[in-house]
Amino acid sequence: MPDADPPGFELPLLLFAGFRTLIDRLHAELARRGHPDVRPVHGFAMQAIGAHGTTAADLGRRLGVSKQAAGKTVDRLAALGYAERVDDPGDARRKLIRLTPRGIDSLTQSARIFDQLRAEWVDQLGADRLAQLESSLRAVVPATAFRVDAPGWFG
Amino acid sequence: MPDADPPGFELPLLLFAGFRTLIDRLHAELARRGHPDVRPVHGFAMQAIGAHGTTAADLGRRLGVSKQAAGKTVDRLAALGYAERVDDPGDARRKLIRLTPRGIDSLTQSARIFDQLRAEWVDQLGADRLAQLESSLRAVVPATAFRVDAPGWFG
DNA sequence: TAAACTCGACAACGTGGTTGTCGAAACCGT
DNA sequence: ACGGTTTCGACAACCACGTTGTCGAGTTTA
Repeated sequence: MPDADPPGFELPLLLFAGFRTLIDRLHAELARRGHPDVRPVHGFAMQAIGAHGTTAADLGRRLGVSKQAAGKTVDRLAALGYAERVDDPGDARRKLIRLTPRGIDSLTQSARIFDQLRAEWVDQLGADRLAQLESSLRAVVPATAFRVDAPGWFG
Repeated sequence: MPDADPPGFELPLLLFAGFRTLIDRLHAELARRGHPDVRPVHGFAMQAIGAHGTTAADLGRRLGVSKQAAGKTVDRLAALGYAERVDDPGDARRKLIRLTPRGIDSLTQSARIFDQLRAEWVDQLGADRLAQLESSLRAVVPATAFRVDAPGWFG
């Protein structure tokens, strides 16, 4: 046995560092492209709102948080000009939450930037190794962990 | 070209899901072993305190947060019985922050559990693929991202 | 139609972060 | 040795993000 296994605690650190590297670079690039105020949490929330909009209660369900928390997040998104609330003509209780053109733009840019970042990893690792990394992760990650309810789960 | 590349946004999601899976399982197991109240943030902080202790200001520097924030975290760790403050005999300004035996135990258990979890991934992926996953991540992650200052960076 | 449910808003609170201020103690240069 | 600078920890005020509980209004259903 030539080398010992690395200690187990290194694995989560590497995964987190990889995630963090991508997200930090995404937001640095988003800032350069006219979206300096959007934070990682906002990106997750806007992704969950989607191009066609939702309601606050539904957004909460998608993000795995209470409707109140979702409502507060929408407040901040609205204050930044990324989302807006409009009355639902079919149900007077509801307010539809929709992304503004600015919100849509930030999602579009994010998708492009993520593609670029992945291309950089291909340059560094080779397409095969990156594809294998992705397929390995898909194999060990249960489908339930694939949710977009990242925020606040830490504390 | 048989298959197209996966979209770039999948990569951070996979990394995060992997990280989250490990952390969630760690804390589920920690809870079973007598540490139900410790949260991911606390684990990072205790890791930064280390077996020999520190001061609040130094802890803040290690975690990349203000000394005030570090002090508050210590307050909560102390309330949970994982850390304590003792006067520094050599410098009357300082209070040494030390882990209690309970705090040390949670770190020891965490290391064991992480080793077990890594072993499970070896079962699922094979030692070679996991080793390659780790080395790939080491290659793309800059050393600066390897810090333990996870908390709060999201919002 | 009456009961039950759902929506969004509001309030109070916990936790983790920030800045600013402050007094006490330590360090350092003259 | 003494006075200025730095460092430490504490306190206060504030923001972001989450929680539960309550509530009135509107919709659905039995």
